[in-house]
Amino acid sequence: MLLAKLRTHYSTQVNPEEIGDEKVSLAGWVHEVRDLGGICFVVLRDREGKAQVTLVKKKIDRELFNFARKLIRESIISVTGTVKPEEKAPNGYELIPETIELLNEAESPLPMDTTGKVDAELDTRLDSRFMDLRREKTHAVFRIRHEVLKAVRTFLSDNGFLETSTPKVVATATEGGTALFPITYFDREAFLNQSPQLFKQILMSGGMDRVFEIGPIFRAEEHDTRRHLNEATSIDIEASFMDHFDVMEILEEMIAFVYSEVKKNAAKFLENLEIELNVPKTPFLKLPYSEAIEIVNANSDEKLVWGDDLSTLAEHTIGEYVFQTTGEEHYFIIDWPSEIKPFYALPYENDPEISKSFDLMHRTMELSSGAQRVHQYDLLKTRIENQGLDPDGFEFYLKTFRYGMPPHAGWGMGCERLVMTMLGTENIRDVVLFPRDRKRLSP
RNA sequence: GUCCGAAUAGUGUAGAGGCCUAUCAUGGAGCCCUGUCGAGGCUCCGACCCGGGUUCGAAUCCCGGUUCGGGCGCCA
Repeated sequence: MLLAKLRTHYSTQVNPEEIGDEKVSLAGWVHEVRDLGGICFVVLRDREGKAQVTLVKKKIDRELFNFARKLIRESIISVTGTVKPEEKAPNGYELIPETIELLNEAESPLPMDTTGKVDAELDTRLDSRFMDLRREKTHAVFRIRHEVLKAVRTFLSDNGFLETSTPKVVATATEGGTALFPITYFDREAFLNQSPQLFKQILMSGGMDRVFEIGPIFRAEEHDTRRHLNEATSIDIEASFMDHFDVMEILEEMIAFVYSEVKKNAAKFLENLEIELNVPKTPFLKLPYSEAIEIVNANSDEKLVWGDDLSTLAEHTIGEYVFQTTGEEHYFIIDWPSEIKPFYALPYENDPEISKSFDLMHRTMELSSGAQRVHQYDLLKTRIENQGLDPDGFEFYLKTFRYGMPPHAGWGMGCERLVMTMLGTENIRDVVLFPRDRKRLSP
């Protein structure tokens, strides 16, 4: 790894036996200063961990000793010195400093505690997210998120998917259902995209065959829950010559792969969060919509009729039922009524009341939805009209269905929800660096 | 949007009309201390969201506002 002059090693890279008498430089934050009188410990924290800098009054320059014991917490320092094995110190060594350079002093008092001694509320933490990120538990969440995205990229790339980027500034709504953020695009009205749906389908006509995208989506819904964001990260795929069962298999195998990769590569961070991760077993249960509403009617006070969408309570009822009967947290609900799915979901030819669509559910919430898509121009145009949308606004999309559009299928999944359900996080904002919700626009 | 709840030092909290000159922890300032690792000991510092009202008396009760949290809705 490339490191610079101010820092020759991360705190976790120092092995006293290998280093010998060689000088090392560590750089980071003053995590704590423990002044015992004749001996003083400065705990330096960097991204990877902590290191103990030990100063014995009698053995060290008096000026350096007094300087060290007066360091203000969370200031930035670079320490150069020699390494001594010490079982009691973090990572099995302590650093005997020759120089301590104060690169930037922190103000005091701090806006919140970084050591884990005193809790802070989520709102306080988000107001000072930079400082919250210095806490071990918060850092762990984003290291795991990194592993999740890395595993997604690896899995999809290895299965022939090409990573793409599509516009976030668009002229038309994707599905009509959700509210959009309007913006000014020079002298025209435009919107922030709610989903890459139309563009990834266009890429199927373009012969890209299998694509994925990991990118932001924007929804202007004024929702106020622990599981919604107005700016979220969507993991989307689209694949030609596949049906909904094919892409469900990709999805379930990907989830299992992501879990096992996180378990393998982020063990330390799972431990920080006190999480024992269970890799879900594949294939996942595929529960037809019609059976799902029967489960709701039999196991709760809610009475649903065929054609109703599932309420939050209904999702919980089904999630608990599936978990109690199978022991698994992930399952699909398949064969949804065509009417409550978007225009691009393909109805069954022999039973057009239901569509080749699915939702991937976690015990606690919906994670993903997908379908085999309508690839026939006439049917697609009719379905757009039937949903009260104007086909003229979709011409850039519809056009691609007239000149050789293969049958295709795909899904989109909320990245935050994947991380959230994996970690059992109570609030989705916990797994976003700088969440955008109904109330928060800064930082 | 709607219903419920909350707001006390930098942070997290105790508090049920007079016990509040407001508790505890953490933190900050200072002193003591040579093996700490959530170090320990002593001293000090620092707060009742805003505006009205009830009352002899309000952190506490009432009304309005603001902000935050949660359920539902909308949505993924």
